[in-house]
Amino acid sequence: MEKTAASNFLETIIAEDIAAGRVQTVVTRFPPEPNGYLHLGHAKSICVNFGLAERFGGRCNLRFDDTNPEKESQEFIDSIQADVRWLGYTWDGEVRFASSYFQQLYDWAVYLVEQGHAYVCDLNAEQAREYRGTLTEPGRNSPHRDRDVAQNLDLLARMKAGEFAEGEKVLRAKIDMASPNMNMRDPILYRIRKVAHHQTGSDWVIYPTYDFAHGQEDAIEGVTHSICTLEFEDHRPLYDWFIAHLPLASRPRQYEFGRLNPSYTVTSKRKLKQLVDDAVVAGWDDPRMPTIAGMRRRGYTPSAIRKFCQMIGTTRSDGVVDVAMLEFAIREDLNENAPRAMCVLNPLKVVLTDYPEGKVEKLAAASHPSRTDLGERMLPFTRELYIDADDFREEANKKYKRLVLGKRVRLRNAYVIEAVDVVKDPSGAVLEVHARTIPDTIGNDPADGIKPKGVIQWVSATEGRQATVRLYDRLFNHESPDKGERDFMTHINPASLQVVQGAWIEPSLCNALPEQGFQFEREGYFVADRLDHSEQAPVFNRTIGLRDSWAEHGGSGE
RNA sequence: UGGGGUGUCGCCAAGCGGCAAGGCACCAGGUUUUGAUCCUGGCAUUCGGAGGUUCGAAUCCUCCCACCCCAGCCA
Repeated sequence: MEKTAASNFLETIIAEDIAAGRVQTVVTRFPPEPNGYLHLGHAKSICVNFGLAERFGGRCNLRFDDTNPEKESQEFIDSIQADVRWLGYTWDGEVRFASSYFQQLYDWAVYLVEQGHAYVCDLNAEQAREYRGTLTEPGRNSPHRDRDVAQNLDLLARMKAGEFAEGEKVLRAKIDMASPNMNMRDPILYRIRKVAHHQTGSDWVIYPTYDFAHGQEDAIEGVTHSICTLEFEDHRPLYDWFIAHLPLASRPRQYEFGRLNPSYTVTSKRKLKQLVDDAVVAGWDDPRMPTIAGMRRRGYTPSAIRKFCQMIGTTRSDGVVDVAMLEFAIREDLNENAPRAMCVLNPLKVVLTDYPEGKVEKLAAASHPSRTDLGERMLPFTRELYIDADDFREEANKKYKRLVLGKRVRLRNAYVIEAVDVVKDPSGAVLEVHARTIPDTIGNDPADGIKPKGVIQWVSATEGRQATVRLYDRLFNHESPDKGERDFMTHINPASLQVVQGAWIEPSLCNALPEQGFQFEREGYFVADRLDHSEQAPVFNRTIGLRDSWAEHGGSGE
C-alpha cells in the first residue's frame, strides 16, 4: 500500500489505526438499501469504500441493508450488483444481506430487554411524536417505559409471533428522553410490518430499524471502518451505544464524509423516481439520468467515473461539484481511447463534378491521431458525398474555416476540394454544392500553394450508411434544480434530447459493437446504444460533445 | 432559542505554527488534415469576520457571522 503525497482524512485515520495496531486488516462495506437504482452519489461511496479497502490491502463487502421490505425489491438487488461490477469492483465473498442476520438481531434485542435496556412501548406513531419533544424541548418518558423484564420479554415474543397489529407496539431502547440528540430519545428498535420480505418471505412480521441494525451488521461482518454520509453523524452516538451494550466480538467505528451534489442534476431517489414515473425520461437507464445505468448507456466509462470520484476528493464539507469535472473526466478518457470515425448529422450533398461516376477509392485513415495500436479503417471516396450543412457557406469572413463558395477545404483523411457552384431550390435554399477535387492532395498540400481553409468531415453518399443519432444534453437547465422555491421539475431542459434520424455514417461504423465508444470527429464522443444498436439499424448516443471554442465564442452565429 | 457539523480562488481541494499545492473552469499565446488533443503562460499579498497569543498564524485562543443536518414505527 504505497502512499502518495495527498491523502484524505479517512486514509489518515486508517493509516493511524494500522500503525497503532488497532486494526490488522481493513474491512469496509458498501451498504445500499435495494429500493432504487444506484446513482453518481453512490458511485462516490462505492469508490470511497472499495478504494480504501484496495489501497490498504483490505476487503470490502457488498451488503444490502434490507430492513424495510415495503420499499425494496429484487429488481434493485440485481441492478445494484450489476452496477457495482460494471464500475469495476469486486466485493469480498458472497453478497451479504442484513436480512440474513434477522435472527441474531432479534436475539440481541432480547438481550437488551433482559439487561433492562429496552422495552415494548404501546404508544402509536402520533403519540410517540408528542412524547419525543422538539429540537428545543426535552421529551417525556413513555408510560410503558418501566414495564418489567418478564413482561417486556413476553410482549416482544408476541410481537414476533404476530399477535399485534402494525403500529400497535414497538420495541424501544431505554436511553434518555431528554437528550439534546433526538436519536437518543428512546429510539425504536423494532416495528411491526406484516408484509412479505423479498429475502425472508413471511418469516418475520417485525423488522429492525436502520439504527438497531447497521452497527451490528458491521460488527457481524468484522467491518472496521463503517463509512457513511454526513447526515448520519447524529446517529453515531446511538451506533456506539448499541455496540457498547451488546456482547459483540468486534468494534466497528463509524466515519462520515460529505455526499456528492453534482450541479445541473438531482440525485434524490424520490426525484429520480418521479422523472421515471412521469415519463420525463425513458427509464432508470435513460442516458440523461445520473444513475450508473444511465451513465453507462450514455457512454460514460467506469474508469472516467472512478477518475471523477478521485478528482473531487473525500472530505467532510458539503458543496456542489461542477458537472464540468465529470465531463472533463469522460472527455479525457475517450480522447485517449476512443477510435475516431466520421458522421454527418445535418447532411448537405456535395457533387465532385470532376470525379468519375461509379468510381470508389478506398482511402486508409488512422483510427486515432496518436494511438497507432488502434489501427486504421478504409473510407470509400466517391463522386457524391455528404458534408454537414453548417460546414458550407456561400460567403463568409476569414474566420470561418470551412467550405465557402469559390474556396477550398480539406476533406478529413481525403482530398482538398474547391466549391465551384451551388444548386438551389426555388425558395433559395441550398440543395447541393458542386465542387472539384484538387489533384494529388491526399497527404499533400495543393501543388499550387493555395492551402485549404480548414478540415471538415464527410461521408460517401453512395457507400455511406444511415443511422439514428441521439443528441443528449443536460436534463436540467438550472445549476441546482433542487434548491429554491420552484419545483425541480420546472427546471427540466426541454432540449435534453434531440433525435437525428438521417445521420450519415462511414460504413465501418456498422461494425460497432453495442457499448463501443467513438469520437465522431469535430462532433463529440458517441456510443453505440447497448440495447438498440444493430448493424442493420445503427443507433448512437452522444456521450459528450467536443470542447468547442468556436461555438463558445459565438462563431456559429455570424 | 437545543444538539451535531462545515467555512482556503467561480467550483472541488492540499495545508495541521515558518511565510497559500493541485485539478476543473476561465483568459492569452504556440502546434495541429478534428475550431479537438497537445504545449506554454496567466489566474487567492490571502485563507468567513473581528480581536488576541507568537519573532512568525490559514494553521493556537476568544467572540461573532453564514450555511448544512436532526423532531420517520425511512435509510
